[in-house]
Amino acid sequence: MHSLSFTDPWSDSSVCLEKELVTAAAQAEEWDGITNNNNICCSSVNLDDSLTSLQWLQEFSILGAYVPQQVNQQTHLFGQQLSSNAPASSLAGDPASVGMPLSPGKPIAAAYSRMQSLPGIVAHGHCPDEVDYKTNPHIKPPYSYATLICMAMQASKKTKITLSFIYKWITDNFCYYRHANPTWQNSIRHNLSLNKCFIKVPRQKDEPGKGGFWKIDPQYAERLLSGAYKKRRMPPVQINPALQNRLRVNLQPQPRGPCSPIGGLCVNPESQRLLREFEEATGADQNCAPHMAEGTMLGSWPVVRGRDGNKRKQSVGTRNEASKIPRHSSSPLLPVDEQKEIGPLKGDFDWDALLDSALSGELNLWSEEPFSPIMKDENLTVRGTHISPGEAPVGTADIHVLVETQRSNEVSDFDEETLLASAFLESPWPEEEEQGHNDFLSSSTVNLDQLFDLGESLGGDPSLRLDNLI
DNA sequence: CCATGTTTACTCATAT
DNA sequence: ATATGAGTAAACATGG
Repeated sequence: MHSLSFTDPWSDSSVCLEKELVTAAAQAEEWDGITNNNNICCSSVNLDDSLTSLQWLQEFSILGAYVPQQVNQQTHLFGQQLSSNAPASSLAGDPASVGMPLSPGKPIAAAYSRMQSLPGIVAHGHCPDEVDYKTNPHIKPPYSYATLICMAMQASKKTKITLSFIYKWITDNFCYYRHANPTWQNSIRHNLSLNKCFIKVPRQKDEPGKGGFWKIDPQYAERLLSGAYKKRRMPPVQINPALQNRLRVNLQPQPRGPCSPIGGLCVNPESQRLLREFEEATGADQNCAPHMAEGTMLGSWPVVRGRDGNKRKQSVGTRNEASKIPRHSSSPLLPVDEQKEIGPLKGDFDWDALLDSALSGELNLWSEEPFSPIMKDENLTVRGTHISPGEAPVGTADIHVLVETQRSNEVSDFDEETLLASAFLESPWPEEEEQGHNDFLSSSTVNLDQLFDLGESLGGDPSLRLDNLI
């Protein structure tokens, strides 16, 4: 069986969770209480940009997600079981409770090390690193909420999911949110309501449960690939304030008790552990070649800008709400019956199957159906990646990558999300498939072989080689 | 009561 | 400088 390693954010917390998500998806089918609902509201006509941000999808990056680690080592892609180290339970490896250093061989995400400064902890240098967002509670995943929502939708393999599923998926797959102030859920709801690309699908009368379902407006999904959306800014890396404080507190000189010096400080073992944990998370303890920081897309992230540092108000989260944060796989976010049905999100992304499909040519970026004129008739250039669907044989994806000869800002901004969008869209949504590919998301699949070619094209750039990160 | 959903207001970062 | 996007906070309504 094959496996693949990626530098993409998806890779750690999500990509490596493929199986988990697939499982969850299958379970979500029943869990959502969805039978074969008519997807109402699926033909939003208004394509007004305002309040519609699918830039995240455009910026999804398969560059990070799919580019093979090395051209000459493509076969290695299939020889490494990167997800083998992934915790069986997303919470099992929760370093917020138990120190959990990153495993060198496990799937990891590109750490967009725009780290907030932690005086006394991380003096300087936020080298691009690798962060396992699934287990790293310190660093906020560099995804917009819209992205997270879509990830959840993708993971569910369904076109519509419930809010509680979104909550659960995020908390299960992004450790940060398990410990973060739960107000992020408010932001999720806010995003769902405000963002036009998300469509609310009311429950059927005979459908039990609370709240409706949410889906992506396929028109926006199309549009995002047309490059119509502007680049969104990426949030600065945010460290879980609670854990950050924990670090600070623990790094106070210990008047007595066992201690050992770290950087002139006398800290207790717990502090040392936390420090190591933090450094592992941030890469502060790793040698980071300057070229990595400058030349790679990982290093293109803006440097620390402690946005949280000048917060205007005291977070509501200082209240007892933090205690509501689910810390068990049995999520309180879900009604008991729903939890029972969905079960824990376990395992990893089934890249094996995905790659098998790719190798067998099952996966196509573009449907054979003339669903998307954009994809059929236009050359798509997504921030340096030029895709010419017209050149693609029918039923196959033919992705032509204009090899980057210079790393302009645009290129450096060519973050993972851009191409991951394709990856995201790649996975068919069974429900829609059965319905005749009437949904863009379901009709968009990608031939991974071609993606490997893409990686080959980029093979000349060491910074883009995943093997550097393995 | 609580989860869900809507809306408004605001700040900040980035693009133009 | 301005527009836009993203995130945050909060108030409020609704329904199970």
